[in-house]
Amino acid sequence: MPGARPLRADARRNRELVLDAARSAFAAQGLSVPLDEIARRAGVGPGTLYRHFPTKESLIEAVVNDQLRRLSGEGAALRDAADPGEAFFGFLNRIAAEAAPKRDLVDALASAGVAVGPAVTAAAEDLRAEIAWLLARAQRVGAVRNDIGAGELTAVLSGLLFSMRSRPDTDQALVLSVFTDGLRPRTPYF
Amino acid sequence: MPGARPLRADARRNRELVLDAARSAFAAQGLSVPLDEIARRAGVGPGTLYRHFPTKESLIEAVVNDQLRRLSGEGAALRDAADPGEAFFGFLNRIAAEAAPKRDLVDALASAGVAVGPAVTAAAEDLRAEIAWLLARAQRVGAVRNDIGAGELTAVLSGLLFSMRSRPDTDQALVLSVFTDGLRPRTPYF
DNA sequence: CTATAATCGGAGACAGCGCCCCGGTTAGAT
DNA sequence: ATCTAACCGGGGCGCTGTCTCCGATTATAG
Repeated sequence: MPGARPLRADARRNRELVLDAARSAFAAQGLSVPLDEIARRAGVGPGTLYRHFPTKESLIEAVVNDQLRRLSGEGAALRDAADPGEAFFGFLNRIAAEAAPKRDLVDALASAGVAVGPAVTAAAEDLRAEIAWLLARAQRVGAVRNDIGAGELTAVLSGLLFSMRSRPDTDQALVLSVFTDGLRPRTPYF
Repeated sequence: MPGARPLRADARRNRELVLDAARSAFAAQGLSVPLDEIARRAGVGPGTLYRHFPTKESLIEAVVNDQLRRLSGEGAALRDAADPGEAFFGFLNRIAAEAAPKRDLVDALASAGVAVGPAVTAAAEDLRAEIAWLLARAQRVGAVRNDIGAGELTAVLSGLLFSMRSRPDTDQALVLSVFTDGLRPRTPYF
């Protein structure tokens, strides 16, 4: 219902302040950050925060869901890409780059730490399905080892995201390449 | 002081009951399990638990530290193994197998979730150093790609351990092989 | 068997966090 | 300018989890 009632100017402003504060706090410290801290960062009272987002879950949803959906959209757009292998590995790169500085995305996708609501779970599931689709297509042309299934890829992906949480003095591109190389077709080693 | 005073028979028995309960609870649910739950499982009161382990950290230490130390010892024993590559990958396998059913080990090694004391951190650091040693030796003989350093390996290892937390219907050996393959020397792909 | 000292375990203090309510204030329409 | 309805925010409740105290109980020595 878009025309329910236009939000009052200050209410809209405060809502954005809260969302901005939540985005940066969640990204920096993960989903377990207290709501009071977000309210403090936003410069509003806890009561105001609660009015806009009745439960913590709804705030998480507002912050994380569109990030997940945007990624899912990018994945869907790659379904017909010319090179299936490039599409798959490029998408993996994209997700890693997006999630590396955002602990909340890692929490949501890897189901780590904080319990998350059904809406976020569903969005994460959509993203996983998108990856699985690209995986199957890349396997069909021999760009990815074909002995792994969607479940194994999910496990590897959660590990990949988690490893991005490490200290910033590690070369993240190098770490990522370990994962991508491991997913390539197995060649015999002598 | 070993001869301070022999623990009374029932006290020693209860201490073991608590340790057993903590081991299985930590393994099943991770380090964040409440102490009351451990006391309940052990069939003792919370007061009794506290007498033996004044702080949660001390209980975690008692449970996790010797597991870490045992692994470090196994790593040290492999320093002079005939095949450096086999030693490195075998040790990685060993750690993964040990940590797969034990969420507490993952928590401790990957610094995930619960904050852990300095003693456990130090033990984890020792284990990481052992792995780094084996890594360097394996790299010297060309069994492992030599563009990654100890920091990158730590990141990959934390990802590996975390990925072992996934649903049991995934083939963990397959997931592990993705990591090991990714660590092997890079071969050109066409 | 008795005495003594240690252990047991339930009840509760204390802190952190999510969630909620109400008096004062301000935006927006008439 | 005035009025009304919505918003602001500080204080508070309840829950959960760690840690503590103390009366009842039980193991060991003489």
